Amino acid sequence: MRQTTQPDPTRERLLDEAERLFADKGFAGVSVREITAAAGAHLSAVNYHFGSKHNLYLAVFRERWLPRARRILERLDRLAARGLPRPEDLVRTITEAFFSGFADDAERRRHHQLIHREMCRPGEALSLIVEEVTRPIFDRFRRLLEPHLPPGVDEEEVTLYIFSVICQVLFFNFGRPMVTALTGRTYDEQFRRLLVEHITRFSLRALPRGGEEDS
Amino acid sequence: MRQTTQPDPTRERLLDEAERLFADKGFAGVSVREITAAAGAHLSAVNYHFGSKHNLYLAVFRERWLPRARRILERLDRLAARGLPRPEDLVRTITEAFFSGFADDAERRRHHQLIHREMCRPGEALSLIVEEVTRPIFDRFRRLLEPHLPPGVDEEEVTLYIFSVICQVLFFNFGRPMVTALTGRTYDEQFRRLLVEHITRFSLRALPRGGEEDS
DNA sequence: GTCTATAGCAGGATAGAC
DNA sequence: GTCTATCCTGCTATAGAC
Repeated sequence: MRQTTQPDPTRERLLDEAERLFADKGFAGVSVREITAAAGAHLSAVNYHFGSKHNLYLAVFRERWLPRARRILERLDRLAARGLPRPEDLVRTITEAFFSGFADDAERRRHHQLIHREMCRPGEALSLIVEEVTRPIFDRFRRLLEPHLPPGVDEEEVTLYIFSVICQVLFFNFGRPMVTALTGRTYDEQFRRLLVEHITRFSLRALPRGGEEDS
Repeated sequence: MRQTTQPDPTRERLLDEAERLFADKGFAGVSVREITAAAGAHLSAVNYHFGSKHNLYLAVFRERWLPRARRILERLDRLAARGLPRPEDLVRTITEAFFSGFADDAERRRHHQLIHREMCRPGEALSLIVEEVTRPIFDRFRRLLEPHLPPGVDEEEVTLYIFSVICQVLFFNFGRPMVTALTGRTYDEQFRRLLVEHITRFSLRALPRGGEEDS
C-alpha cells in the first residue's frame, strides 16, 4: 500500500525539525526562521506549506505525534486480541510501550516533551490528544481491567486508578532531569528495565484484586 | 519580626504578575510589556528592578516559589516532630499539603504550573528547586518511611517509591485539564478530597509493608 | 525612582519574480 | 514550488530627562 507519489521532502523536513524544536523549546520559544534554517528551507516555506506557524504546530501533532501514539494504542489491541490479559500483562504492556515503543531515545523524548508541554498550556492540540489517544487508551484499559476488580468498584474509581498508572509512565519519561538528579542514574537500557519493573509492581500492588486469581 | 521598611510595592507587583503570566504562558510566551502593563508599571521597571527579563524569572522562583515550597516542607517537619508517623499519615500529609497548602486555588495552579514548566525545559531554576526543595522532601520522606519497610529494600527502591507517590500528587495538580476532560469533574473541594484519598490509598497499598504494623 | 524616547534587532507574514 | 526582498509589528534593553 505504498504511495506512488512521494510526499514533499521539504514539507517532511519542516515537520521533523519543527517537532524537534517545539518539543525542546515550546511554541513561543522557537522562531520560524530557526525551523526553516534547521530544515534547510527558506523562511517562506512554512507559510507556503502550512499557512502559519500555528498551523505547522498543529500539523506536527496530527502528522507526527498522533500516528506514533496510535501505534502504542495498537499494542493494547494486539494484547487484547489474545484474550483477556492478566492485570500484570496489561500494566506491563502499556508501561513498556511508553518506554520502548519508539524508534530511538530521541523520538521518545520528543514525544513525551510535546504532550508534556501541551498539558502545561492546553491548546487545540490537547483536545485532539484526549479524544484520539487518551480516551481510547483509558477505555481499553478500563474494559480489560474491570473483570479483575471486585464488584464494588465504580467507574470513576477505575479511572483514577488508570490515571495513577499512566501518570507514573509519563512522569518517569518527561521528568527525566529530576529523576536523574535524585537517583544519579542515566536512562540506559538497564535503568529503563528497572523503571518498567518498578511501575508495574507498584501499580499491581495498588490495584485492588478480585474476580479471578491468576497464576 | 516585621520589617519596618516596606518592600518596594512596584517590585512586588511585578513579581506577582510575572509569576502569574510565566506560569500561564511560559518564559518565552510572555513579554516584558505584558508584565509591566499588568502590574501597572512602566516598561523600564523590569530592567530597573531586576536587570533583565531572565533575572525577573529567577527572582520569581527565589522570592515566590521557593518560600511557598518551604512552607510545604515544614509540614513534614511538624509531622515528624510528633514522633515517627505511620506511613498513612506520612503519605496523607504530603499529599494534602500539595492540594491544600496554598492560599487559594489560583496560587496552587501557579505553583504547579511553574514547576511543571521548569521540568519541561530544565534551566537554572530546576537545580535550585531540586537542591532546595525536592531533595529535602525526598530525604525526609525516605527517613520517615524506611523504618516501616522490610529490611531487604534498598535505598534506590525507596527513592522510586517516593517518585511514584510524588508524581501522582504533581500530575493530579498540573494535569488538571486532562483529568477534567476524562472524568468530567471540576476541581472543587469535594473532588480534591477524593483525589487526596485516592492517592493516599493507592500509594499505601503499593508500599510494601514490614516492621511494625499499625492499627 | 519614575517616565520618555529610542536604539537595535528579531519576529511572522506576504507579494511577486523566477 | 522556491527564493528575494520587504513590510510592519513587537521585542528587550538602555540612555537620559525629570
